[in-house]
Formats: sequence, structure tokens, C-alpha cells
Amino acid sequence: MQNQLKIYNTLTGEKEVFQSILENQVGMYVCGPTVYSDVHLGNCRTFISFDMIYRYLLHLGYKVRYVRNITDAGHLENDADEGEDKISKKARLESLEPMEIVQKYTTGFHEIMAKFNALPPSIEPTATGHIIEQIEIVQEIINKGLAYESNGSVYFDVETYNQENDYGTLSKRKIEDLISGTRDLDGQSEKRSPLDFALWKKASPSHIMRWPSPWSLGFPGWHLECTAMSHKYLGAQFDIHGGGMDLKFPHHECEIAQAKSFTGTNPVNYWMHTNMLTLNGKKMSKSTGNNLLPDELFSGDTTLLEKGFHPMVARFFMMQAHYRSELDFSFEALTASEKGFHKLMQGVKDLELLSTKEASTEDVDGLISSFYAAMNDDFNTPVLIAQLFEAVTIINKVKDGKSSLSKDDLNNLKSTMNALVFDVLGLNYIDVSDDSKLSSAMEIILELRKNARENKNWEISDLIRDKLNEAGIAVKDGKDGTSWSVNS
RNA sequence: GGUCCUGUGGCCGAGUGGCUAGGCAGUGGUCUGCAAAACCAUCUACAGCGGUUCGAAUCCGCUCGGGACCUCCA
Repeated sequence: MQNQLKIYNTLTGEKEVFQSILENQVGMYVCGPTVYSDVHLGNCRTFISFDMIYRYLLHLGYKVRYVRNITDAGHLENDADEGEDKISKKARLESLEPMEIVQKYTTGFHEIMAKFNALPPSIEPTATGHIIEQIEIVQEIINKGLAYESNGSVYFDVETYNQENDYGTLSKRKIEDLISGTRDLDGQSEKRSPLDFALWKKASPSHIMRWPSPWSLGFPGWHLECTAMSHKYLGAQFDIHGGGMDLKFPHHECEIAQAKSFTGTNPVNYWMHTNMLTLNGKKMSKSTGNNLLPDELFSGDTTLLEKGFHPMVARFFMMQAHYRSELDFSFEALTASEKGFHKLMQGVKDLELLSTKEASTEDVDGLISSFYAAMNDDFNTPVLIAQLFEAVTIINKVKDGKSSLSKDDLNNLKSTMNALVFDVLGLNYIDVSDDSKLSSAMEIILELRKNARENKNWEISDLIRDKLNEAGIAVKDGKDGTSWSVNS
């Protein structure tokens, strides 16, 4: 079953059977956030998608080294000579040290990812912690004649590289088209070609973040850190490199060119790209302001939402779409997912209480294979979830005595569903009744209401229910007594 | 302008040649003092036009619409 996993590889444009370089081990690198402002939900979607991928690889029994960087060195705002890096710009705006900005938003990022129940990566290296490695790579590429110094900065020579390699294979671009597409750019006198990209940049006097190098007091180019850190922790060749679609070009294309120039081999076997989370049909973006922050989603403190949603609901919402599809964010869609999420979790909970019979009337083995068939087909979580809902229907039928399961089947279903729902999809129960004092108080109130109902004093019993509902506590009369829950 | 992706029922969202996706909403039912919830059942699709094929949502062409990238962005 393990060897059936197929992954869509951006490099070939096809789903390929996944074969790791080392048996039962996987090296995976994912481009992490630039920590100069709060991560928005779109950023989170990518990291949640790769969290699911990481979790599924672990579930299949792979030993995974998952490396996700923190970009804290700051990128150029543009490629012109007077560019200012984003982190120092933000530092000026907030009157903080650059590293203070980095610390603040890194902490914030970790807190948000924890709320989404994302596992931390195995290694989370920072760009500023790998300046030496980056300088070494620049030097080596210069030695090989594929980069040149110009006025204290170093640029990668794309056209020379292209003579013996294919620049643009990942993003399916031809170098001629790229050149013709950059016709009207000026102010790039330092570069031999507009396609060339910076490996090292000389710092302007106003630039705060700077390090000594053989070429100038400066800072590394935008694409270099990922090459340095993936090479250091995963080797010259590793299994999976991931990131958002928007990084495909130029970021990942440049990474391939750099790494291949540096080591002589193609760095990555499987390139994976997650699609955008859109808002109002457009990609979420920090620069355009078309975005939503996780905390706004959780609290509902935004004009976009009538109420807040629990992180687990948001995670489930994302899992209901395939990672390579665009997903549009809306209140209606979230609301639908919230109901579905509770239905699924109730089913998983009910599974624990089912009784068994001699024989099954349901094809549990077939159902379980359908779970894995979905996941092995390029991590198709929406189909997995559809199949999990089939399982919920069966669970309900067994509960009603309309179907039966053997002991073996029940145990199989239980362990598989728990593994997929909790370990792979990374969902969790939303625990709202952990306040023991509230629970005690509710016990008393419901006891009083029960007395009223037994005396057919509907006026009192309905008053209690309605007032509690107004206070955000839903009371539901069931066959086996009354239950209550705090509205999320 | 160039490269690539995409258009599914009221909404979200799977599905790449023939067989019920699924969730939400709607409708009918079960349960209930009522309500809510829950459960069961069920209706509404494949942007348009043309082509290939015994057969297409699925392949090809054209038209129209949406998006991503080409500048930092998950």
C-alpha cells in the first residue's frame, strides 16, 4: 500500500509514483514565511497543506526530515539598485530593531500554526543563521564562471547557465520569452542581462542588515537561503521541495539554477506547489491588503464574517479542497464546513461506543481501501473526507441497529479512522466543556429544568432554554436526557 | 502582450472516456410537549458551439468568462 503513493510533480507536470532516494526516508524542504508581518490565512493554507503531507508520509511509515525555513534576512523590495529590504523597512516604521521584528513575527507564526494543530518541522533554520554557507555558495558559483561581481554585488549569469542547462524547466518558460518580456526595465546597469538575479547585494548606507563578504558589506540575494539550507540539511539531492504556486517563478527556478551550478546535480526529485487561497476571487496578498488574518477568522472581528470560526473548522475547510486547487474563502463556505466538521467528529466519537455482532453487513475493508486510494492519489483529502462521511453513515446505521459490524471490522475501522482524522488530517475535537465550574452550574440548571418538564411546566423549561441560548449555550433534549454545548 | 491553470447542480467542492462523489442549503420522513439537534430518504450539474468516439463533464478545436506568474508575496 505504501508504494502506491503518487505525487503530482510540477517538474514533469504528471502524477508520479513516489520513490524516495533512501528507503523509508524522506527529505522535504518547504519555503517558510518571511517574518516582517503577520502571516495571513493564505500563507497558512500552504503550511497546513504541507503539514498534512508531512503527516501522511509519517503515517505511511517514512522517517521524514522536514525542513522549513524562516526568512529573516529580508528580501529586496525590488531589483533596482536602491532597494530596501522589507525587514529593515518595517523596523524603521515600528522603531524596532530588525531582529525584534523577526522575533515578534516568528513567535506569532508559531502560535498560529499551533492553533491550526500543525506539527513543527524537524528543522526550522533561519537565513541569518546561514550567511557563511550562502557566501560559500556564491564563491563556488563565481569559481565555476556562472556568476559575476558588479559594483560589490554578485549576480547569477542566467544566459551562460542556459547554454548547458535549461533555465525555466520548472515554470515551463523559455528564456527567449523571458527576455522579450523584460524589454522596458531600466536602472539595472549592474546586471549583464535583465534575467540575472542577485546572489549577493551590496548594502546601501541606509540598509541596516548587513554582513561582511569578499565582495562588499551586504546581504544575500533573495533565492540563495533556500539553496544553502536545503543543501546543508538535506544534501545535494533530496526528495520533495514545496511551496506556494507563486514561488514557482522566479524563486524556485532560481533555486534550481543556483543549486545545479553549485553541486552539479538537480537538487530536487519532486517539486510540489500548493494553490492559492483566494478572497473575493483574488489571491490573498500582503502587499495589496486583500487578506484575512487568522485571529480575525477565529474571533470574527472583521467585516467579512458574521461570526468567528474555530481553527479546526478552518483546517477542515481547507482539507475539503485539494491542495492544488484554488480555494475561495467565504462565510457561507466556512459555515457549511463547520456543520460538516461537527458531523464527522460526532461520527468518530460514536464509533467508540458501537457494539459488535458475529458478522458484518458492511464492506469495511473496501471502505478502508477507498481511504488510502484517495490519499495515495496525490493526497486527495476531499475524496478521503467524502469516504469518511460514508463511514459516518455506516456508523449511524450500526448505532440504529440497521447494520452490524464484526469485532475485527470495528477495530479496523476505529484504528484507521482515528489515524486518518487525527494523525493525518490533523483534526481535533473542539473541547468547549472543559470548564468544570460551568459544567457543575449547568448540571444544577438542567436538573431544575428537568423538574419543570416533568411537571409539564413548559413555560419555565422553555424560559431556561431560551435564556441560555441567548447567553450562547444551546440546550438539546434527546432521548437519553438533555445535552448542552457552548456555541462557537 | 507572453507562459500556465481553470469554468461542475442554490453555495462550496471531487471526479480525465461508460458505473451514486461528498458537505451545506432545500424537500419528505423518524424522533419530540414544543423547539433545536440528530438520523434516514431525496431533487437540482457538468460555460457555449463544433469535432473525435459505439459512448465525453472527462480527449481535440474555437468562442466567452475567471485566476496565477512574468516585480516582493504561501
